[in-house]
Amino acid sequence: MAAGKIDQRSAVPAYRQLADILQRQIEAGDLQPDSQLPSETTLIQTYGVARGTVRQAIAVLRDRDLVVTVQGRGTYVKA
Amino acid sequence: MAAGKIDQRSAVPAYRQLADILQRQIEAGDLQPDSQLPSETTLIQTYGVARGTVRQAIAVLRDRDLVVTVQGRGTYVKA
DNA sequence: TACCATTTGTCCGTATGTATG
DNA sequence: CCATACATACGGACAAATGGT
Repeated sequence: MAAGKIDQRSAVPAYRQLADILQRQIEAGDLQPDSQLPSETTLIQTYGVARGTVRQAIAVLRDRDLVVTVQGRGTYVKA
Repeated sequence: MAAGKIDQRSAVPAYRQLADILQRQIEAGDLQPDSQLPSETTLIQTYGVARGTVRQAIAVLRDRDLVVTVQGRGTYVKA
């Protein structure tokens, strides 16, 4: 588990930290290919950040080509 | 096409430049009446400016009566 | 068919900090 | 000092898509 935590006083922005945490979970197989990421609401509650921050983090993962997002459904780990 | 670019070293503020670029696209029919403008996020990425700058530019277009903005939906070219 | 819950998409307003000219 | 601009972050509201009841 070791979900990882966001350090608000870090020089690294929160959305980058969250993106890195999720990427590590993907690479560790904690988040399996084709599986769904936690919803934005869940990530907000889990990591104590705002929705915009969560969405920015997921945008980073899309940029890195690690996930795909479908409106009304969710974000999925690329196979 | 020539989407136009923002010249950071210009005396004209970035938000004015962006407003002018979008106005030209509207007048050229590149952005059709009743069609949706690119989202704030897209404009940020496309022109490399900050959110505040994008919103200021769109405010200018509203002032010029060229577009209307609907919360939760987007900004549209006036018919 | 209609309704509803869930989830993502977009916009609004505000705020803090940094940097430049 | 001040205006402009960027980067980050929060919280709220409404819209749109999906899937199930």
